[in-house]
Amino acid sequence: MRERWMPDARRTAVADAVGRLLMRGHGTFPGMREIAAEAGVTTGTLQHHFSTKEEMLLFALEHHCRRCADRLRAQSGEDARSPRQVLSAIVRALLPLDEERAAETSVAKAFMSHATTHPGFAEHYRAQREILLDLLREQFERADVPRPAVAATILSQAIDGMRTDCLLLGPDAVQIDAVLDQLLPRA
Amino acid sequence: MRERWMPDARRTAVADAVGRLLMRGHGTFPGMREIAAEAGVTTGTLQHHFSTKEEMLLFALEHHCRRCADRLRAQSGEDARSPRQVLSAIVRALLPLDEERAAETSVAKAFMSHATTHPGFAEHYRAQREILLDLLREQFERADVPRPAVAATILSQAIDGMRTDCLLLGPDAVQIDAVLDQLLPRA
DNA sequence: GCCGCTACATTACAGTCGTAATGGAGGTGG
DNA sequence: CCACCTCCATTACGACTGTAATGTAGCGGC
Repeated sequence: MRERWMPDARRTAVADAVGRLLMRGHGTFPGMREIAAEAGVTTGTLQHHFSTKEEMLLFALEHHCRRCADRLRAQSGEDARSPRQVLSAIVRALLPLDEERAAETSVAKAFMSHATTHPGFAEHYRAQREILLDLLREQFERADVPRPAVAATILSQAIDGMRTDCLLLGPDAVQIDAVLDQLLPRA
Repeated sequence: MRERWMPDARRTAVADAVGRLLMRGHGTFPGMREIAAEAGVTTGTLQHHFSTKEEMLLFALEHHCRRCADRLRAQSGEDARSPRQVLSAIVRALLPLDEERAAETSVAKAFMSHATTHPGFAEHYRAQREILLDLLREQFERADVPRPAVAATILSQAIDGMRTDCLLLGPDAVQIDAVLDQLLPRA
């Protein structure tokens, strides 16, 4: 081999390239040649590592979802912090406030557009939403909020709206603390 | 003329066709030939009535936004009903629970994907969101909710999440009354 | 030496894309 | 009657799409 690559490192590098392109480009999926150029390879490399474009995009979705879920669980694991602090961290972890999170948000939104037809993508949405709901509900339970499941549902849906607001209107359009104040009794 | 058309009737018919295709098709924008076939015309007709595809899509967006805003204002104008009933009606008017609203939701989501690059689309999002926020805040004020602006923000963002939930997971995934119970003191 | 393998690069191809160009049908004003 | 317009259908074109096919450079085993 010309260079040392651990298994699937090329694939994740390509997935990162897809995320970058989706973030800073138009919301539609980029072409193979564009992805190859961003990843610093050729389309032949893409064809070697992915059987088809769909598989590549699905891998990119899983890649970014895994990164996102890992970050979420890391926030939730900090039991030393108050529920309010954990919830704030979770929300902040999901908002597109830096390049990495903007890429994840763009990826998620782009795939949600295609999920209505492709059932595999919709299942990913369901699974990811389930993870988030559990984490949120856990914190609302810790905070002794009356109906924790409902509060978690509202917050998860509000997060969805905040992500698009933040993406389209800028970071100043979202007021995380005000939202949490409403859903959580002031400590 | 072969047939009697009121001004812009062809354009709105095309816009409806775009909405139908976006609703039942993949989230991405359909091609000119597909749009023409759905509208029962040829691509020549499209080219005659719209200078470019972008203008056509923008017109379709405005068309569906106008329909949606009109329906919203109609719900809000019913002062005989309680704030809770009006809010419930507004939420229901925005969820993709029938074909027309599913088309509007699909159109909105598809354009939101493209709004990150095209500033004209982002401005439409801002304007539409402003309208909705005003209507929601008005009802929260009528209901004497402590921070009506914040409640309106949360609900508008939650509606965004409910729309995607409803679109991807089905109508049973959203609990409108539970959400309103949380944001509105039980009457 | 040689085979086979992985990991690419390059090229070719069939199809689709949006749009420009052309032409024709019918109605209207002079 | 003829020019002129709108409205629309058809065709053509260049750019771009995803992918199949082919070629090649390096390496491990025998």
